[in-house]
Amino acid sequence: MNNKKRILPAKKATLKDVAKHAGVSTATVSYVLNDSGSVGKTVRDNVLKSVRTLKYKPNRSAQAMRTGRTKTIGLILPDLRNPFFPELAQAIENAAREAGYAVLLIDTQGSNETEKEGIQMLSQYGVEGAIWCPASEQDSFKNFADIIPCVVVDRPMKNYDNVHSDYVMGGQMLAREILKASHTKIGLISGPQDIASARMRREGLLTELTGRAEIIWETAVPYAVGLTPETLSLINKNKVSVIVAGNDLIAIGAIRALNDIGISVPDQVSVTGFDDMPWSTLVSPTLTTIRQPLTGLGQEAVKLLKRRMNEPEAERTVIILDVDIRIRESLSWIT
Amino acid sequence: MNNKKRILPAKKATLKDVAKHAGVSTATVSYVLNDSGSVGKTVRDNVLKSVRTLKYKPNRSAQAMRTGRTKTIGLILPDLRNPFFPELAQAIENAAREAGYAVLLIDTQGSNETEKEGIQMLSQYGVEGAIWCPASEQDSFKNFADIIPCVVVDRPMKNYDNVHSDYVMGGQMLAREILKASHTKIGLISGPQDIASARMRREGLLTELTGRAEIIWETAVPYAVGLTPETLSLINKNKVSVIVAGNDLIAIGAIRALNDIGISVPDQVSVTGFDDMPWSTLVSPTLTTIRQPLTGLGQEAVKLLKRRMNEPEAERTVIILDVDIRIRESLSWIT
DNA sequence: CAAATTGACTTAAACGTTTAAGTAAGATAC
DNA sequence: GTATCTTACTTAAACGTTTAAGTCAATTTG
Repeated sequence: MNNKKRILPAKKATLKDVAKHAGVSTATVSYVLNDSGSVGKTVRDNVLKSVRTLKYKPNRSAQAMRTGRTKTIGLILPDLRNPFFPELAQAIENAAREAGYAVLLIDTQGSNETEKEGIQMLSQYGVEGAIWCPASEQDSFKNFADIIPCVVVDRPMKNYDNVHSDYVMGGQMLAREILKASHTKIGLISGPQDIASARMRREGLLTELTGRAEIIWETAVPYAVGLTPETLSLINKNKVSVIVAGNDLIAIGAIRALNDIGISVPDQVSVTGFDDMPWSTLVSPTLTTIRQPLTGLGQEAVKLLKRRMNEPEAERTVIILDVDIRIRESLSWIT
Repeated sequence: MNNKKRILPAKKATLKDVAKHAGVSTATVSYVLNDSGSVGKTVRDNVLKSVRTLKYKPNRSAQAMRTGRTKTIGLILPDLRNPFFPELAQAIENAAREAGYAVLLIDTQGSNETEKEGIQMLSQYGVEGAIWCPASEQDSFKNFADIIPCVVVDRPMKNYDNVHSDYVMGGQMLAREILKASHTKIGLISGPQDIASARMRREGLLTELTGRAEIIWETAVPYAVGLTPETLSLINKNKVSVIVAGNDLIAIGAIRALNDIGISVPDQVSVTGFDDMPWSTLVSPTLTTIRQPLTGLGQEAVKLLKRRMNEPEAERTVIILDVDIRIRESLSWIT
């Protein structure tokens, strides 16, 4: 059927071709293209015309070779399937492209081993910098930033430039909203306490809550829907009017557990989440939760990386962005 | 506080350095590294030792310049936030890396304009091939594949190598399951009928259903939770025992609409989705839906692209992968 | 035993840019 | 009117690889 002969990619025009076509030297063409050197108006126009008619596009590999600059950055993520990352990656790619950089993507699937390989790979491809969300909190690479300018996103990490959300603030905002809704008896299901961001969420909540409401019980679980048996039994005791969950997945788990024992959310017990995952408006009840400025994080990461690439010797910088609260059905007022 | 002086990235060892260190010519080193030419065992070992001690890694830009091969492919997606893409992107990146290729990511945010720019950009960076999920069905680029070897994923598209799911089969599987559950009165909310995959879903459903069950009403809506007024009024008529939705978002919309008028899902009316988005087990009721082999699609796309890059003149190939049905709560049996 | 082949290496050109250095002509200075 | 400075170019080297072609000794061949 479809045997229309494919046209082989015509080999691309080179600087030399343009020079010949315009009757000048390659240097002149280069000067025109880079606005350097000095070229007369007529010659410049001729060159530009030749560039257009030959559809000349500079060969990045050659430029990279000569200048040492690849106009490329790396992006290392643990797992794109985690709904946190797609929006971040999108923002980073867009901001980078805007700034004239292409993005080499590496998804490590959470493996520290792959992370190291990935970093090596990026270095070999000559990326000028990298944005990295480490798979775990300890620096699997001794100091990546010694090899390539690098900013770490989402996780606070020593010795690196950092961009992340204000998790403490998120905890505080939840606390305030909970108090405003007149809740006084609280159950707390934190995320893993060996993760800094989970600790900070908890810390923010507690500092704002102490003296004004009572933590009836507390537990910590992995970021997942399935809760631990202890947690379930705590939920079953049901002495609280609101359950604060470490993130949206945990919140869903809590809602399910409550429903399973015939307790309605939010009529009898409220639940709050954290992260505002894309589906948190799709579940029932919709989740009251904290929204991280994912796009902002990405943009700031790129900005910071550009700075770092320009001044490799600069002081370490940490950028912390404000979060938002999204008030939805799962948190109700006590009347 | 942290004013530990950053160590500037030591400039990398070059082939010449290795050659000098090993006391041979650069050609010999290159031959050793590429297993070409002929080199004696002792010399080879010496060279390898020098490579190790100098931590030499070949400079990809230079290799690219000399050989014309960048060992890089492009990945052009319309929108990473669409939950369909992260898993696909992950699979593609992993498979590509496995095959020795780095992946340049471009997220066009659905803009045809950006898509064109992106393709130009990839061509400039010298990618050896690209995997493309077009933002719209008409080829915004006349024929991308004339510029770069290219395979189109997810959407059937003429003149390109294709990899996508068997949407017809998905429709059929749903139909069979619905019949098995003894439903005979069906409401159909298709996705946009100008999209081939939506048409195919519908087609598969109908071919399998005709004569065995009745389509009481039918409508088509965009892939979103918010349904059109006509659709809502059709739902309100409630003459059906099951509503087949064009994808999971539409299914959620239908469930909400039903709940709003006091109809319980799946007790009174069943609902099916399509796509098995990551949250389809998180909603209540959990969705009966069709799972696309996202990882498989990515892997096949990379495989196919490798083939295409090796034989640019080969016939167009279309690969269609089987889908799975995920039977969950939202579809109930009529007893 | 001379001729031809093989094996192990080196030399040097090439890939497509950028850019320092050179050149020649015209303008400006004194 | 010569000397100096600009302007507008060109020449050629360099970036780090790969690879065709060359060299030379050791081995095989008839």
